[in-house]
Amino acid sequence: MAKIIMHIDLNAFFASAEVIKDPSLEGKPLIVAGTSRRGIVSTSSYEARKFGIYSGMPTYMARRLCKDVVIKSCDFAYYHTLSQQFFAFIKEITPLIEIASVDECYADMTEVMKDVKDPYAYLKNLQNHLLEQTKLRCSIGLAPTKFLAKMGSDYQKPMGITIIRRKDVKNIIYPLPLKDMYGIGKKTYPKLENIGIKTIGDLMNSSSPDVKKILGKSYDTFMMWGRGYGDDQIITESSDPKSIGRSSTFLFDTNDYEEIKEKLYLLCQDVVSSLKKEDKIASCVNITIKDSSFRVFNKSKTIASPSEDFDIFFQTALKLYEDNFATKEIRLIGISLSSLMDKDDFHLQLNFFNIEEQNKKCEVKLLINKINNKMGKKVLKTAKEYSKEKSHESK
DNA sequence: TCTGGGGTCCTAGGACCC
DNA sequence: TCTGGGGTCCTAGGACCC
Repeated sequence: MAKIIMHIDLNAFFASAEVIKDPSLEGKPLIVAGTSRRGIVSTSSYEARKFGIYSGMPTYMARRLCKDVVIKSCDFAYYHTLSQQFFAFIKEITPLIEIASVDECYADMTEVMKDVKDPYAYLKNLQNHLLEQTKLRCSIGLAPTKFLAKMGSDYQKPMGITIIRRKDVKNIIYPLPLKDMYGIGKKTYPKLENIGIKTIGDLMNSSSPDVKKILGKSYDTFMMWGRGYGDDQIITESSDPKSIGRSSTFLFDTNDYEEIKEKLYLLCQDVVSSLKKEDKIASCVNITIKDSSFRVFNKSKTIASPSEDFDIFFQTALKLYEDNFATKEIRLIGISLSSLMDKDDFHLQLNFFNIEEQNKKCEVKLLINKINNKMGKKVLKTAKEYSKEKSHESK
């Protein structure tokens, strides 16, 4: 039986959060953005969007589009607190929620919606309650899969509610421009557009082998999504991080060794502090370099054994930089640690390994004794036979 | 005044082992 | 002589999302 999946997305979250903090900002064109010469817009309020200001736009350009725009810098700790309130609110409806990012989550509403006569009214009520309790606006999608629910919450903003049943897919989803499809990004959609695929419906109805070539293995997933099937599993527990990294853009491109080394040092300190907070150790060090023409390079090195040692990470990263990019004019440098494992697990394994080692040493001694004993009887056993015998004894 | 920073997942080639 | 094939790890790069 089809599940009922809800996706909720907070509208212009960072900007709304700033309005909650300072209500005098209500109704003003407002952006949360970096203020340095290379800053970009993180979120724009709906008033700012009327001036053509969108996420990802350089801050100076936003200023140019609207000279009165209010600029707030990012206060992530505060947004995190608000975000927790939002998730707590949803958890009161159902514990089956999957946090997708700071401002969105999925929930399995199959049980909750079972006896609901008017789903739209139910969701409208939910939306209004969230607004009353947290002052946060949201958009909601309700559908049989996560993909469709996500597309639904994107369909109408702000304060939209979109219910998509399988039979509605062709009416609601197919006419949408291809670039609105979740999973199709700015690299893939021009390629598809080039061969005449302009809407999601075009993609679904195309039998061109070029489409398969462009999408690769994801092709099957996209086709399933477009037919109204696919992932409907809500993962309630948050998964362990797979990598921990920091990166930073220089105010001006540089090839100054000391300046780059200093930056790398600070980033590495930050990364190690996060690593320790997570009680992890890492065995792979990766550096990212972005050059003046925006090309991105990654270099990585697996270290001899998992570690949490700042010096090892820093020296490894510095050597990666020196060996590959010395004298190159760069825009950004980043360091990240991957192949992470729990510190406790590692020590457990290490102890186990030591015990194994000690056992082996003991066994060798025993073996020698036994051989010596049996020499008199002129019986020499191979170590292999001995261990076989030993495993029989232990059974 | 062109374009941040945190991630995840996938692909593909080469090395190395059995 | 001439040279298999599967599995796993490492490394590099690309695409996407928020």
